[in-house]
Amino acid sequence: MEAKTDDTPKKSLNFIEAFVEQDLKDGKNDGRIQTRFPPEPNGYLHIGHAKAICLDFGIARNYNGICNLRFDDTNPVKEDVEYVDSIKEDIQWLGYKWENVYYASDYFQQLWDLAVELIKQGKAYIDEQSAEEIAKQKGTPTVSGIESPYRNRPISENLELFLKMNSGEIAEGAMVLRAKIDMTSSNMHFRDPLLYRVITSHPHHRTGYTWKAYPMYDYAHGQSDYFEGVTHSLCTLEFEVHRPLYDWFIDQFKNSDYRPRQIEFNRLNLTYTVMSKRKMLLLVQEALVIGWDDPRMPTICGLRRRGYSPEAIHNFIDKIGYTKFEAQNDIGLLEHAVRESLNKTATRVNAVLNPVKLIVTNYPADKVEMMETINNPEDETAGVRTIPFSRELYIEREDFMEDAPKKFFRMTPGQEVRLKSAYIVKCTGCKKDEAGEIEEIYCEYDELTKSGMPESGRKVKGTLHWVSAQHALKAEVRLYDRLFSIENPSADPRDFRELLNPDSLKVLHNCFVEPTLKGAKALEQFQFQRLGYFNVDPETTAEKLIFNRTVSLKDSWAKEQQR
RNA sequence: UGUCUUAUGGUGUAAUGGUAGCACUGCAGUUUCUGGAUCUGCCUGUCUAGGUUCGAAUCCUUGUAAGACAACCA
Repeated sequence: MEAKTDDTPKKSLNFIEAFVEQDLKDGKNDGRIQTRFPPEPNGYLHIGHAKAICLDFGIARNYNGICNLRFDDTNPVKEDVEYVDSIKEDIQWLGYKWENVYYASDYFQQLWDLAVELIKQGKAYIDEQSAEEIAKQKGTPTVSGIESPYRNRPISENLELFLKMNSGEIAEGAMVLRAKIDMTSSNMHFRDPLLYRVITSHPHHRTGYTWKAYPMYDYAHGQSDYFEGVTHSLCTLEFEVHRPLYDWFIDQFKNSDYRPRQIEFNRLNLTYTVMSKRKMLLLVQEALVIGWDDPRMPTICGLRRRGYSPEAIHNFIDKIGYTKFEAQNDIGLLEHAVRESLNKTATRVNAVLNPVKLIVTNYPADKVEMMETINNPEDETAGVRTIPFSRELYIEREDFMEDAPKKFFRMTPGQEVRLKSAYIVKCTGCKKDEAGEIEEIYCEYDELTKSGMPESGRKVKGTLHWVSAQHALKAEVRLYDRLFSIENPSADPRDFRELLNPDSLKVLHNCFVEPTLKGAKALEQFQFQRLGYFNVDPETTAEKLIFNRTVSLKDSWAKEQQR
């Protein structure tokens, strides 16, 4: 009988980890595990990439392997160094270190040599038809294609033309190199796929104008894996149909027992947002958002600016898992993950977003008391600080009601509430302007109920946050909501730009925060007591404090009100 | 009228032929100097029809539904 030495239940493996363990058990590739994260440097990384990053780097870490960063830079028309730098920054921010940085462009010569080999074996040919003609001959998924008239060109001619494709003698678009496989295959990718095309109009971000013939994805990606020694090439579901071709190329060139294995998993879809680079680019280009790092964007830099922690993103990705089912993940789960993370780490501070003056009428006008308050009740090591209390305060307008329903536990005439970390006060009335708008609220404090004193234990239903009017700092606060107003914008027949949530950003200019926030640093995270998690926007200056709302606190009163 | 893939509560995900569990959401309560957090309980599920088996979410067949594939993109 097998003795179980470990009584902690084994965490169930996802199907990819199960494959990896089986491959290890079977002794494949000498027990080596190597993955890669292969972004194209043509845009910023988003949370969907984070899912892939966590898998690629996570598998390598868990199984004693390595993970490289490889830029799949085979299309100079779209790619730029700007993106290379941001991609590196985002991966590091997520907490991962790559073993090496590689570029598909590092392999242009090797790829070229192998293509020449393929031509010599009669397995590739130069086609000089137009893109339209080639597309027409490809057939459709249900109708097989027909062969190109150039398909049986002599090898020597193919070789000669291939050289010309790269020398500048052949105009962009005039010729391509195609593999000679099977125009009748039920898999479209086998119908003589394109291997190389000519691009002369754009310099490559690393090789300039050195190359004019550029390899295409199916050929370059798989062979790059092979050159590097990748054992598990993890990608999203849409590449499933490409796998037979991936394997076909490996079969053409492999010369040992080693072979990389492509495994596909489900991409990340989030409700109320879009995850397509193309759509994100349009939002940026048409100034529908401020930029790639707009806090409403699902980009890594957007989430970072919004106040998300790397931990929150990891927690979220752990929760959604990896399967082969095309799922729609509730953005509420992401929001839960960030609350869970920030709850443990964010310092609690007082900020009043929609201020109204509260005057403690029996408190001396010239008196100021420094009140001690806890930085984070979830973290004993976070310590305490002091905040000033005085006769004139600001509280939230929503925390006062003249005629309040029974379940309203806040400021209303005749009712006692606690001012957090200060005194219990009783509301005595308010002053309104001609329009009926509340101008000032009045209350009286009970000296014996100062926080920490025995009388402060008295039961009151509500606790309010506040700031001292003369000490508070003015701040701008940006409130964000979901970028789109409908759950699945991608499934909607309308143009996605018509589906944007018009209220996704609300800027409040007249907010007050407690004085300890003076000098707060960019991206620093706080909990504005009773309101939500906020961080310091990088646009903050010495003169102007700007905060972003990461996510609100759960609000059961708001729910109650909706009934 | 093709190929490949998928289907477990509202959402996501486990159970690897042996008691359908977890998280989020929702609801009810507990507790609280945050209507937060905590803690407790509850609601809700194996796409259909057959078959194999002592036993099927799991294996097989069929049907249904959904997704991917027809870029000189990756």
